[in-house]
Amino acid sequence: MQRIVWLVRQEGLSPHEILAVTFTNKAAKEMRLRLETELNMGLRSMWVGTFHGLSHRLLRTHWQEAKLPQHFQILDSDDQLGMIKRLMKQLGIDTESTPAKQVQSYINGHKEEGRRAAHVLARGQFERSLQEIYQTYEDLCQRQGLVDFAELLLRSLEVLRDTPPLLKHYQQRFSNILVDEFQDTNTLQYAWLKLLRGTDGCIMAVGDDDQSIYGWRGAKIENIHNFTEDFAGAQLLKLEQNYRSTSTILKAANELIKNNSERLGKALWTEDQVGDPIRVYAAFNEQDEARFIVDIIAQHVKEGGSRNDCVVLYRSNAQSRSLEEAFLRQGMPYRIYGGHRFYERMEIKNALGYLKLITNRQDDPAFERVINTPTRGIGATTLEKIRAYARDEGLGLWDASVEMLSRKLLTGRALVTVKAFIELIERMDEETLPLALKESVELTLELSELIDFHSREKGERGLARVENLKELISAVHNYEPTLTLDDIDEKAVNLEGRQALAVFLTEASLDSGDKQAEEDEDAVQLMTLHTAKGLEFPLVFLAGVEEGLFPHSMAIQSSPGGLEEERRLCYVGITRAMKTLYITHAEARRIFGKETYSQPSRFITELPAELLSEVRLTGSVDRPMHFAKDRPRPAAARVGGAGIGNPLSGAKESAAAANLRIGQRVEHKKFGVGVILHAEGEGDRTRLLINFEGVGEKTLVLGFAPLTPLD
DNA sequence: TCCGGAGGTCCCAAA
DNA sequence: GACCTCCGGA
Repeated sequence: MQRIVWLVRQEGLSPHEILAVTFTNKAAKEMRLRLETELNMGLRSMWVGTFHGLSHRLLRTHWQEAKLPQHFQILDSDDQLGMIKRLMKQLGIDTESTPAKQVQSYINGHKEEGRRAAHVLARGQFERSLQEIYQTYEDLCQRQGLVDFAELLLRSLEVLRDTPPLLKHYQQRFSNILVDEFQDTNTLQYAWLKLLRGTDGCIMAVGDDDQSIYGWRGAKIENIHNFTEDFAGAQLLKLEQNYRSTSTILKAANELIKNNSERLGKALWTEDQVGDPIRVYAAFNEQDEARFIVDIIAQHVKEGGSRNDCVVLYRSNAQSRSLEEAFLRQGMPYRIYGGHRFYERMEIKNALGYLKLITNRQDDPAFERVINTPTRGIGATTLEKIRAYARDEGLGLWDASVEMLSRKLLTGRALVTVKAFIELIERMDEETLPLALKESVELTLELSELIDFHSREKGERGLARVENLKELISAVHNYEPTLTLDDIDEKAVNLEGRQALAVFLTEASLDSGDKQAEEDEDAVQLMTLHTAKGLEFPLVFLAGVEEGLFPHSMAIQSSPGGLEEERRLCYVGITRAMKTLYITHAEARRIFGKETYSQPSRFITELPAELLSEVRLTGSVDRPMHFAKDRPRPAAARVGGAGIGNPLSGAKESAAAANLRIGQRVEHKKFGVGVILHAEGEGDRTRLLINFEGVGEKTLVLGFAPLTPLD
């Protein structure tokens, strides 16, 4: 960032000569904005973006050299999976023994290593069948003008490699290349950088091996180690001073990451103050956790802080629900990132499906999606007939339908309905052709009758879908393509008519859709740890820091380096905090609809105890209920006046607690028979320490534990 | 062909 | 708990 400003100001470089690449849209957007402010100039045509975004730009400009149709579209992971499923069915491969998901990651894995189906060395029957699917998938995508995420990178690498004049042009143009989050580059991205940089370009990469958290999508830490060798003249700088966080936070992060064996090795330091200890809160369950967090933030705001200062980080998107509910209930504004992206929502994809089919009739996934949405009487049987014909004749679904109609291969109702569908799309195409982008989208939406269709859906859901469709319209109104006329490339991209539509659709697929909330509202941010990389906040909450969830059991099982990557993820989370860090974990949590109990994460144990301060609830001393025999406890630390004690529901409380006392024998559905040793808290939220026979001591929450008194 | 209920599966992270 | 898929009835 500073480097770019310096290059332009001091070295007199034109922004056109600089290529800056990052990993997330958010980071790219931010960089562009900050540069525009700092340099006080418009940088629309500067190449700042994600690897995927820049690759797309390259392919859109040089579609002919890349052997793509002009209006090629992007296949997102859902569409890709659907495509693989359909193709496997056609090949007669059963998806029970070979899950489509596995095939998907097989294909993406190879692409990320730069291998086409033809390059894969398949050993044995099983791998050969995978390779066959990969090959068929490649052919299908090519024929339909579809490009998946990995393909964007692979294809743009190939087009540069195989078109020397093009390569030379870009190598000369981009005399300076800057890469952020370099530790997350995969083989393909690394090769891409190497190719573009050529022999004498300048390249600067910023990265931190301790923050490598994308191993699962092919990122190679080795790229850092190879960097100085592969890029002659490059040097490695270690940045250890951190100007952001308190020394407590840095110390905790350092101690945590020391548990990893594979590191380049470094220790962060700061001149900042010691700051607050890290607060750890043991919640009863996820609702309690969420409410605790909201309460603390409310307190922070009451003391004059802003909500923008606060972020809640979690390991998996599923955790956002209970948090969201708590924020909603308290009426506290929040903004949530990631998860189900706007453009991945069903109703939006339906609408985009029509638009895709308008620009490209060969797009089978789009065809499949919209042919009977809204329902127009074209059922599974008819569709299967079309698929079979398409397969036999080697055609796309659209062409197959048209041919079947003219050859009178469809009869009765199918004939009428399919004909009507074909005519509908043709009509949309004709009528939108002379229109501007937003009018095209509006008209298509109207002709599709999607709004009507979704509003007939019952319940809240239909309403929400209609809202989203309306939001799509306003999104188009506010839309500005990142891809614009590029005065330096000989081939200027002409953003008119269909091309504008094609660009809108691809950029929608690449967009993370993180602009859902009003931008200027003071709101708490909610996001996954992965999304948070590169950001910083005064007040940070790490939620759900439990064994099994974080580190995630899947991550530990799936790969040998899994645990270390999880630890790096935790390191990333901790270092997001500038001043105050809260770590919360819940004793019980609903996962897949069933109550699950878990221990605090090992990552908490790995932090030096002297940096932590446990947050406990008060109240048990003041109002002992049926637990009067309780031995005196040391006074619990009180969190800065946060209003944790919500009123309890009286009725349920007395019913549940009435028959229980210390020393009481109880029976639990899962743990069997045990004796109550200790109790703490009030009402339903009373925490019971129970020693179960053969199981050991467990802390359970009265309101949630299915306990039956035995005597 | 469409709809609803039953039953199984699943999300660990992102472009 | 939400979603998909399969199945039987209208």
